[in-house]
Amino acid sequence: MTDTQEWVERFPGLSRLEPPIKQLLLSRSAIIEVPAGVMLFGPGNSPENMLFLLDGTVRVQQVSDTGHEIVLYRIHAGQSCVLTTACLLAYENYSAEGISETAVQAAAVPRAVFDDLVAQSKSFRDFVFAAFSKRITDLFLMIDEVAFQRMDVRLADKLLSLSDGQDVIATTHQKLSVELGTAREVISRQLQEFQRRGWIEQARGSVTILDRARLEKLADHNS
Amino acid sequence: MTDTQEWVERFPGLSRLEPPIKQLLLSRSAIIEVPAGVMLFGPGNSPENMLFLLDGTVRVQQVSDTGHEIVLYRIHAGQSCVLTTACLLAYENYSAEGISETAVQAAAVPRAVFDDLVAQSKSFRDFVFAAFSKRITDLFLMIDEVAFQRMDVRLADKLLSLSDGQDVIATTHQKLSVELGTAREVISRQLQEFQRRGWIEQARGSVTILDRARLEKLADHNS
DNA sequence: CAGACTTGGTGACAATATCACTGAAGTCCG
DNA sequence: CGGACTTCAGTGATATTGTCACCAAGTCTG
Repeated sequence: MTDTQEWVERFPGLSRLEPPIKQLLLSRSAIIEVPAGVMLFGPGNSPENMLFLLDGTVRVQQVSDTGHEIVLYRIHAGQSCVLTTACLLAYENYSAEGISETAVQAAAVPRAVFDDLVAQSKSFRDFVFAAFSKRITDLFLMIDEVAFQRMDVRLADKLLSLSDGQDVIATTHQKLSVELGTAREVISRQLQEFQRRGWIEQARGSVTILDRARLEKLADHNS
Repeated sequence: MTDTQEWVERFPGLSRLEPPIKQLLLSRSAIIEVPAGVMLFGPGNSPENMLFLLDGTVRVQQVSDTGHEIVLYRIHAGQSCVLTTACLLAYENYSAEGISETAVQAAAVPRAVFDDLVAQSKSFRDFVFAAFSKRITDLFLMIDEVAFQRMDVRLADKLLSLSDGQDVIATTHQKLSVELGTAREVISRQLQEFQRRGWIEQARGSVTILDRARLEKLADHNS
């Protein structure tokens, strides 16, 4: 379990805040814990708090009218949900949802406190705008990838980022197809090709990376 | 030519600002005019000012490493470039660029003044965060569209939004392909099909809408 | 006018999406 | 334990979209 004392120090962008601002943030926030698989926000469920993730990851994905799903991004420890929450408050009928992918520990900051912090601290403003900017540039990159990148390159890249150092990835073809916004069959065929080349090994519900270097070469080649 | 006195009143989100804030914004901003076809911001060219568009439109597009281009969004009169500028300042090697599509008239607000305004006025904060939120939700929708929508539906939708009431659209197949992030050949074939059905008429450098209702039906059907 | 450039058309082929199935492997519950 | 059910994955056929190579007509410019 993570030490929640002075959690602010563990946010690269927040540790430089003015001491009184830090104190305000610490005193007016509550630490919450959520198990894996819970919808933290989504259609008809916009929380009144801004979350700062201390531990775990939140997956943000979208369901289209056509029934297709795609993972938009993940929020990791040290990042905040500021923008997603802001979006939810601004636009009711909005289809994205945030789901805890692991057990999650977060600091919840009420909206009013957040607004105060933005007003009072230039450092906090910089943190917030940097978070928005990073998200928007990441979305630009994602649009580019979805529109122009080949599926084998995207899949190789996704496998590597999901592997996170480990060689065994616990996932299904279905889940991978949602990651990339494509059809399960496409994933099945691409994975078969990777397996045929000896880059991976498959089992029900898992993919094992055998030749990381080749996957990296494919993923980096056109990125 | 637009009357620049009290331009703030013409921004729905800014007209409710507190009078002294309005005064600050008016007194510390400069009205600039730019002809069509100028790159306002882009790689290696991040302006020191936040722009509030009074007249004209700015097209924001991206060039991928693979040489593919795609239009991300447009900024119209009454909107600001806040976020794009913020992004540019935060990330140097960033590939999006903003080009004036028509002659443009804008109010330029220096970064420092912008920061002051955010600190001092809750209304201004709301305006800025609403702009960020709108942009992000629009990008979510765009990702969905690029990933899952059929090209004929997207093209019909784009023709309607570009027509803007007029029936004749001055554009080329090449430009349309950049709008949708696809290949020119794909546009050529889709337009041929539309023409075969009697929905449009083509000439070199222009598309004329003949049956707007049918196009709308196609565009709305799966959106 | 000659050459360069822009615009658009076309066929062949590759990559990806969609649809309709199949069977194998796990899960639940009487 | 033994179905009934669900989840997971494989496959072939077909539609859509992307890529490549090339051509032809219109436009521009020196």
